[in-house]
Amino acid sequence: MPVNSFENYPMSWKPVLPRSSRPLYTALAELLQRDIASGALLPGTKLPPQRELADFLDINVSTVTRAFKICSDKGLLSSVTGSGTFVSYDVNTSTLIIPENPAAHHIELGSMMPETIPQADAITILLKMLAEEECKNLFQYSYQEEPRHKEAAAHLLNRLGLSVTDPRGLLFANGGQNATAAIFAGLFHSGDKLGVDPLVYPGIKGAAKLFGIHLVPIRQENGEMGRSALLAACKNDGIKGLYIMPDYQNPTNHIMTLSCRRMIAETAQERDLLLIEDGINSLFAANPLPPVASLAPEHCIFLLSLSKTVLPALRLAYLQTPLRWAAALEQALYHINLSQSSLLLEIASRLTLSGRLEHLLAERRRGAALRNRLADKILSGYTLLGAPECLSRWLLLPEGTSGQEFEAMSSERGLSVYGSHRFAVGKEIPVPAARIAVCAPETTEELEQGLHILKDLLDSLS
Amino acid sequence: MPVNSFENYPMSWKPVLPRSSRPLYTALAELLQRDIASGALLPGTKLPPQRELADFLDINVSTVTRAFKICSDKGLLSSVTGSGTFVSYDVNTSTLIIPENPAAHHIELGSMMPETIPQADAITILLKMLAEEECKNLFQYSYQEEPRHKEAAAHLLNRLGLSVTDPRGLLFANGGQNATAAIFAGLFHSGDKLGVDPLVYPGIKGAAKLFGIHLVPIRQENGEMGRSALLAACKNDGIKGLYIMPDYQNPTNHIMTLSCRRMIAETAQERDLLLIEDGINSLFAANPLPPVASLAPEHCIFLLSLSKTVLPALRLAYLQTPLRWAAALEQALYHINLSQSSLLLEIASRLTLSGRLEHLLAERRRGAALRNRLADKILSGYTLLGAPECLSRWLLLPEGTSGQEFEAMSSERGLSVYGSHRFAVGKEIPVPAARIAVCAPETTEELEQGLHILKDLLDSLS
DNA sequence: AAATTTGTCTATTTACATTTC
DNA sequence: GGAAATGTAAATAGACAAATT
Repeated sequence: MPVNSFENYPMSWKPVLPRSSRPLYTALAELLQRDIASGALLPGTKLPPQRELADFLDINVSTVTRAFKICSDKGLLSSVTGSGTFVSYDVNTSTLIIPENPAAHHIELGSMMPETIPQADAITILLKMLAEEECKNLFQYSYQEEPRHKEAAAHLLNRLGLSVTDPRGLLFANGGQNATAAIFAGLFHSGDKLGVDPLVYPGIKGAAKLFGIHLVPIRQENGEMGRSALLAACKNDGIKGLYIMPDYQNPTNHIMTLSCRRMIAETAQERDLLLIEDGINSLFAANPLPPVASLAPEHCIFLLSLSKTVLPALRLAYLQTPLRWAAALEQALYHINLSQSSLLLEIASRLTLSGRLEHLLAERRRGAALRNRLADKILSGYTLLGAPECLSRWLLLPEGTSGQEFEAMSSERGLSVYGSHRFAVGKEIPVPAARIAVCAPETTEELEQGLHILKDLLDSLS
Repeated sequence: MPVNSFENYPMSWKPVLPRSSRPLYTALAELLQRDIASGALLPGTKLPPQRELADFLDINVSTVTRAFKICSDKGLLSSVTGSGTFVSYDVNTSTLIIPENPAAHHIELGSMMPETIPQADAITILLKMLAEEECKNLFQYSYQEEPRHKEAAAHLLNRLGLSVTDPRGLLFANGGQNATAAIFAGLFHSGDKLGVDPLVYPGIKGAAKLFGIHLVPIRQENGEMGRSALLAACKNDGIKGLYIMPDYQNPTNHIMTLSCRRMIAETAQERDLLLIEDGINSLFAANPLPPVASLAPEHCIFLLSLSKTVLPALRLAYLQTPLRWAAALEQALYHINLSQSSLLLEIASRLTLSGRLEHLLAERRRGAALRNRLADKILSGYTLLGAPECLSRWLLLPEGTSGQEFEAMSSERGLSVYGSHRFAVGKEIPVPAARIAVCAPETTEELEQGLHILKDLLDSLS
């Protein structure tokens, strides 16, 4: 029996365990899950200490721990030894980032789509391929890895400042998300911890949840990961690695400084971290800083997706991994995908090796610059982070309006944008901000229209 | 201290725990893993009972259980309450089924490739697409699911005897392996059990291992799953579902009888099982039997991959799922793939809706029939299971030669085939047999050459 | 058919590490 | 800076269930 009566001590959660034959820990976990889903427990709520709950329910602490662990693994809770257990901030936020139904006639400024236009080169190449005699294997399996494809991959990676030393470290995935999923499946275990920026691409949050990986936000100094916070995460949370996007971080568009890149590379070597460097935007940079993978090549897997910078339909990402992880990663990719499409691989390789990819990139940069000039002009006076070559901008909101509220208000006005809550990790309340995908609308007219709606909305808030 | 001295009682495994600060259970698990990898513990070996080991090591039984569980999850062990723990039969067999390096000049009769030729229709369609005005979205993201693609999927599923009642139950994956991975990631948890035939497609074994799912072989009656064995697996192993391939099962090519289909459908409904029906070969059947999914539509996810029957490079599989699993499955697919390639989706839909797919199928059937006639003729006198429309045949070997040995002997003679050990699940020694992929060689001449080598080898064995 | 063997699961004990105050 | 609060992980005890003999 519980020793004390708790009626005088307010507890944030007083579950009533059903008298059932079910195991205590599953019953408790389900209660917790239900109460979070129903809204009875709001994001940020501090749960009672495990010992107090155990006492209240007259069960053992470890039984509570076990129930909490189940919910933690699902991303519902985040706990810190010494401070307590909290309901995660982003539990009820979808990580599916898909454009609104076009029938709704929303102006799409949410989803990270590149401009639709620049694809003439791809079509030319495809036509040429189909006219060739040897095209008979274009629709066959792509098992026999033609060295040409690895050459193309190496070429692009070199262009970004990586040195490809061994082709066995080069692998293919069906896009960046697919590459991340394979890394999680093949190199991580459920329950492993991965350090990330406090605001990250929602796809990572979703993939981490799917594979039971805990994201640990690393506190920032000057807008990027801080050394002391990173060391603390290694020591206290036992993070296995880091996910980083040094070039044009999604969603803030921050370009990581060289000193921070060096710091991360050194820390990874000291603490034997597994770095996942997402170079999805790196091809946009005219003069990119050295990737972290070049500073810590034995500790970093570099992802180069062609979806955002080249063509989404290629569904292709190149991976470069240190050899010690190559076998496990190759297996995971094989068991998730079996193979790549020979047709798409071939288009990508020809685009790269023919040099037409550079023209396409230049076109993308031109298009983005035009759109970003529009955004800067129309929203002048507001803080719009990001460079002219970015697919999206990060709009800081006037105090008093959360990202979530702003997203809702925009939606009422026929505009899709994504509030900062969608990118937030852990229990912290995110800064009020929203991501504006300037390249997503089909036409610049539509973009202009959307930006004016945004401006009016912002004006009305301040 | 241990009560007895064990020196007089032979134990199959006498590990020596290192004096380390590491947790006991991890240390023990690693020892076990090393001894299996090194060959000190051979497949099939029965390990000492957990209590005996615990006593010997002077630790608790549960600590041994925990160590064993780690290895079990990796597929190294299989244990049965009451009988003991055994080293799995297939631990050291790769589940990567990839053709030999072509430089080795092997004749490829191992990998399940369809014939290379029939793709003229696809090229015609692709050329037409590229000539159209509206082709501007072909290289863009495919988020806006054009209803046309779901129409095409529904058309093919209907053709196989399924009734598509709700388009929300229709989903897309990057091929059959990718669909399976998404089902495992989204609907299963690590440690869940899945019933399968005693011999299965190695891709399933690999994916199951990747996601920590235990495969439970269901004993057969008359060459297919038996009711009593299935019930036993439900009751004793607590299997969550079944993976089945009723049409031309890989590798045995067995076509499941209608009564067995009914039995599985009924059992799934009684025991609330999650059925995964792989229809990868179903389009080959001229008059297919009703799929299990049509008999138990609320309990069955049907997979229709286009890789083997249509074109491998399309990397496309259609999934039909009961609505209760649709959301979780869609999320898993999203977080693993983000999206499909619009280009490939479009080719597939046009092939289907234009009716050209039927021509292509007919061509595949013709080609397969020709190759299978060759095989039947050259290997007459030997048991070669499978129908004329199959991509591969299942060769029963003379007694005394295991599949593994036969695979090695073939390889010495410049021939790739896959022995039955690659398909075996659990601790049973597989029947001596090998899979002969008659459609894999580029030319029929090469096939003929390969078959003659096989015949000579077989003759020399009997 | 009953007793025994054997694996599995839940809940607990205990030690420990970090944060907070 | 030390004590208290708080979460975590390992090892254990004991009940249970299936298979064997």
